[in-house]
Amino acid sequence: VKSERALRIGQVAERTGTTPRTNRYYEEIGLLPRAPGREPGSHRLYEENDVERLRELLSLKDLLGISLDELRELAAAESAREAIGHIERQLELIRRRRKELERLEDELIAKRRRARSRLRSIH
Amino acid sequence: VKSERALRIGQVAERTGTTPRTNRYYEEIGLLPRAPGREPGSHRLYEENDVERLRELLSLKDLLGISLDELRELAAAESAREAIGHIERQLELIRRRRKELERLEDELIAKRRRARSRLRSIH
DNA sequence: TTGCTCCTCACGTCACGTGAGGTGGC
DNA sequence: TTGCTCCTCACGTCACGTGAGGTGGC
Repeated sequence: VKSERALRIGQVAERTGTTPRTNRYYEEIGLLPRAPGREPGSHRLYEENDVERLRELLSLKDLLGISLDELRELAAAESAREAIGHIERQLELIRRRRKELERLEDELIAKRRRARSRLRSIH
Repeated sequence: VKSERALRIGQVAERTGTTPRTNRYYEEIGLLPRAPGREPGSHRLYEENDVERLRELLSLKDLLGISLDELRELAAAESAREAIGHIERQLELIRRRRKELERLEDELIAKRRRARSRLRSIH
């Protein structure tokens, strides 16, 4: 018994900024679940649920820069109820990353200031 | 006439968190310059200058998530005196990225709060 | 029936990793 | 001379991209 709001792979890709191929690849390596009753050759069907889950996975991947293997382990562990500890670890990674970005932003601002004063000193 | 403080490729890798292979690959694709007078088969020599430059490239690559091709264009354009405009664009990318991280951090904090209150409601 | 998206191979690509076999400097 | 790091091929790998050829649903 499928939900009414079934999405096709291209719609999922559009909603998550990926491609159908990426979705299939994630299924191949076991990062996304394969629907149990699906006939070989028939269309994959998804729900809003799956879109949400994929979005979370993608943002962890992109923002933390971890491999799909590490991502799979992390997702598996999370569902295994070690949630809080893992959230703490994720938070720490994110905060470290954010500090790097802030440092980079400061450097760029200083660079821009120098570039501008160089320009002014020319006229 | 080389500078006194010459570094070998392994030392550069250590200082930048890469590997010798990565350095050679960046030279292959033209992201790092190849020393002009170097005999084929002889050791590559670097200076602190090169370490600094590589660090900047790596932090742009990792934090912004751009390809080595885009990175090369960006670096080339920068040296071509369009500096300020490009710095603005980099700043914008960084700020967008930082906002994503902040949103993710907020989500995780909310998630942790929910997980904790679930735990408390159990006893 | 016509487009459109979907399907499954299967080979290509990007950014390196990893030996194989050999040479150079403290 | 002995280790260590370096060198150049060249093939392997990860995370997909890109056709080739064919089938399914509004």
